[in-house]
Amino acid sequence: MNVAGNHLIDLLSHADRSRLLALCDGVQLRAADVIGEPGQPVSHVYFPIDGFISQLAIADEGPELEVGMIGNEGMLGLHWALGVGASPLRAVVQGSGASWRLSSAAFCQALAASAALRGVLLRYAQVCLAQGATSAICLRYHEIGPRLARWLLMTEDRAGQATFPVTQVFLASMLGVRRVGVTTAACRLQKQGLIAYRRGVLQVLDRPALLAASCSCYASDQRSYASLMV
Amino acid sequence: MNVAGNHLIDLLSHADRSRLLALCDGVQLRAADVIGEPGQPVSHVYFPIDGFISQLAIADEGPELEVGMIGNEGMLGLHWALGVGASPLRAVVQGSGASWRLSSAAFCQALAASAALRGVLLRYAQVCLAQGATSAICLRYHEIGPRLARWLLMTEDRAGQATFPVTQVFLASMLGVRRVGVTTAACRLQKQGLIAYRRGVLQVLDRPALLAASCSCYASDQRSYASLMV
DNA sequence: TGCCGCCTGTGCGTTGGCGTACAGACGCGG
DNA sequence: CCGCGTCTGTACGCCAACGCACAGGCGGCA
Repeated sequence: MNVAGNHLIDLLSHADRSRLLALCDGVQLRAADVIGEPGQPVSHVYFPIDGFISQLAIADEGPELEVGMIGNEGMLGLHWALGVGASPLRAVVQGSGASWRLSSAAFCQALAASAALRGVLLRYAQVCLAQGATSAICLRYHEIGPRLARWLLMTEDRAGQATFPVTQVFLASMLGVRRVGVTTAACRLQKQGLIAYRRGVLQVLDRPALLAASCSCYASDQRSYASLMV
Repeated sequence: MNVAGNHLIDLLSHADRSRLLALCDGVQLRAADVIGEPGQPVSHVYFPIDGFISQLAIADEGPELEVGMIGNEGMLGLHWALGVGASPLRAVVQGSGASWRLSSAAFCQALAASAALRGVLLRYAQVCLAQGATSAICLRYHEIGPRLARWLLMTEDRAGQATFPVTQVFLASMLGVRRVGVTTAACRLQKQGLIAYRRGVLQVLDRPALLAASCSCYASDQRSYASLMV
């Protein structure tokens, strides 16, 4: 088992990694599955490989807002590493694919056994904090177009492919805007040849241009991850 | 030393608390002092008592936005507890007052020595993550009036008194809005008799009504803190 | 083949907040 | 007691995004 496919796990030494993976099951995430509800204790933690997960905050029992995306660069269930049994966020599978999974009990056991694992995950917690701050800036100051571009880049990274299923309603709820706002922004990107889409399938055509069209938050997130996660 | 005046420290057992306080200096925070710049390694961590601190995210070298407020319920320098030497945020003293302070080296030593301290601070990290999500919702969905009310309540809590110095320009930069927007919202609150202010000094007159005027985020933050920090 | 549901595009009127600019008012320091 | 800097209030035009509503089109399913 030379690499696990999840970057957090792959940061561990061979020995630590083997011990952790021995506790893991390989599971398949299916898009739209809800694998965590706010405040409810979760039974498993996930280290995605192919699949990826959205973390959503819920406003006054009404609209949702994506506050985190978890692919093979992260994990779901970090709160256990902080000694807490539940998260205030909803977790929804956004891209189908493989993931490592282990029970929270096994995870806590692994944490207790490996200082390296604790170290990696605490640094990851700092990354999440930093990304929270970035998101705040983005929500407050950036317009829909650049935010959409950023979201597409983040999704492409985690999906590992330039084509992925996504509808405008869905995008709207992730970004916390009207569907019509997404339509307008997406139309523009399509006209400029940066993306192409039809009926729930979107394709990134010109990634460099999309990067230029995105707000600085994408690069900012990349930098903070790169600097903290070795 | 029965109580330290900082809630995080006071959650520790008598022995742990004494050992930590032995490493601390009591210092005086002075309003408007900048005690941390993004990315720059910080030499000390702070556990405020009377004083309190704003954490600001910076957008594209331009406008700022408050993403955290640290009073006697929290600490500045949490990133050290996550094994990281710097934070992406600017830290500015917002309310003058006393604070415990210790060098990062001493802090790391204390962390290594006390599992209880680690436990408390990791739970506090989870609180910060949760508050980040709350802030996101607030920024996206809530209007200036309720956000201002929330901010005033949070400040009153940390200042420990109903009257505190604050100007509208300052408020504007904290909330990430125009000064004029603050004027409008503040006028309304004043006319309703919830607050009174003149030339840089603001007073909360009717806290219950202010609570009713604030967005749900205030209560939400309170709840998450209360549930995690015992 | 025809229906129906979902996805996308467009067109209203409305609005909260923006950027800018200026005038009054308070209060500190000389 | 005067002057100036700072803080507060108000006004104007503007725009991104909102809420709502409807039309067209693709595609699965019977």
